[in-house]
Amino acid sequence: MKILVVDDEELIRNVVKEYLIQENYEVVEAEDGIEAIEKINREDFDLIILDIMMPKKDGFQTMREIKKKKDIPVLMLSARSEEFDKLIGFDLGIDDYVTKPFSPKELVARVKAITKRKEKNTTKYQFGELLLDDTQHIVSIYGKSIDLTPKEYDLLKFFISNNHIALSREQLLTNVWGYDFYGDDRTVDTHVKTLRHQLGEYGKYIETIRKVGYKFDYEQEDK
Amino acid sequence: MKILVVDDEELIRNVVKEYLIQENYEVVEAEDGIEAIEKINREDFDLIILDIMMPKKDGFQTMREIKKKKDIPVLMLSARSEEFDKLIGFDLGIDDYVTKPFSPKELVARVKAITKRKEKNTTKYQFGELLLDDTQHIVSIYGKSIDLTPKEYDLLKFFISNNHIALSREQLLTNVWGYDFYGDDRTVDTHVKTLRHQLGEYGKYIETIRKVGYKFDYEQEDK
DNA sequence: TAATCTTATCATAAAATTGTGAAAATAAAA
DNA sequence: TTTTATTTTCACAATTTTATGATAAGATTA
Repeated sequence: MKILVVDDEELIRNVVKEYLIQENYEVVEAEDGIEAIEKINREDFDLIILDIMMPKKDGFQTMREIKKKKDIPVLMLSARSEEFDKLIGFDLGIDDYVTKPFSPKELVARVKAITKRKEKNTTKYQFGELLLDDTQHIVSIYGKSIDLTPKEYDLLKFFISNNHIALSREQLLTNVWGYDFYGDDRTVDTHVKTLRHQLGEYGKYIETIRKVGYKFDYEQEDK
Repeated sequence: MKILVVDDEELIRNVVKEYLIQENYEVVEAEDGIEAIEKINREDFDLIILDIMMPKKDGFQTMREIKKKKDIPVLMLSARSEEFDKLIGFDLGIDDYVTKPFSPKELVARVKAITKRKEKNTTKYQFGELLLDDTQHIVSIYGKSIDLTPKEYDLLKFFISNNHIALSREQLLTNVWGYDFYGDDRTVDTHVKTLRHQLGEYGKYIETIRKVGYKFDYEQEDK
């Protein structure tokens, strides 16, 4: 997990960095918005800690530019809590904020909370012995990888990421095929058929819901 | 969006409730961990705001029990920031926390941040132990799911969403079968029969109203 | 209580929906 | 371009669901 700390005060950067490193985060610093954006263009971060008051470019502007390019969580820092009144309704995707002076421990806890959320959003899904790793673009059952066609893969992924939710053929078509698909509804059926076949014993988890469509339904025992 | 506020101080509950209602959240209160768990077992919430210091069961214990059963986001409240030292490394899924005294605006902003991620259209109806989850397209009684035919499902859904309202056969036909249905009135009777049968002890809540039609009538104890 | 009206039930025919295999169309790779 | 792989469509089979009408049961009223 890599974090970018953007603040013009070196002292603050150092303290924050110190604590984050202790928690095994990788930390990169930037002393103003411009430098931050440069670094973001060059490498990917899992979280950005951003001071509001900065020379050259303030935190809001910086964030706006960042969010245009990449969807990275942002934790805002501010010296005065009144500044946060501005934040309310400011809907550009601040994930959290902390007022100075803050206890380093508090900051770390916040950081953990955010990055943990992101970890959950990993690109891996597991249902029993069925595994879909979207990063590797691989599906396996009992560790044995399954060859899916692109459409089958996309369909499975959509089913999986909507576990328990009944999906109409139309929903499936617009989300898996694209809104501009103008073919037959029944196309879905055929792909469901082949997908079920490919999934073997896991095929049964794609349930038919008459008059509605299909639903992937797998009960996670634990987590 | 429904939020459960758990705190032993009535004053705090009221303030929080006030602000959340202004933001169009539905708020349910509980004054200790035991009551909270009871309510969570009965109904689903999108977020739980949980005080740490409480009689009977403290926030930590409560949360542990909640997380065993349902995956609901938790926002923790605490009077002393030192208490949060405990939180560090406490890895049971706290999504955020706020220290008392907190500004209501701050709290609302946090709540928004959490619920925003979760916003989905979950359409659930609950009458005692009878549950209809339209997203999952599932009907269950005492947690045991009931297999309904499409027509039975639609009919039940219509009845349920018109609780307490007497419906003529014609109304039922036009709304469940479609305005262009031109068959026999008696069709409704047959489906009511099978539906009642499927609902077991809950069948009786579909009442016959002579000369008029039928009415689903279930009195909610709570709220 | 008897007559009359309304609703419940049942078996079965009719209709609708989904599953399937194969062929046709399309896209991707060699 | 040719070959191969993938996607879509189609027709029919299999299955499930729905409609219906006759009759029984129940309720209402004179």
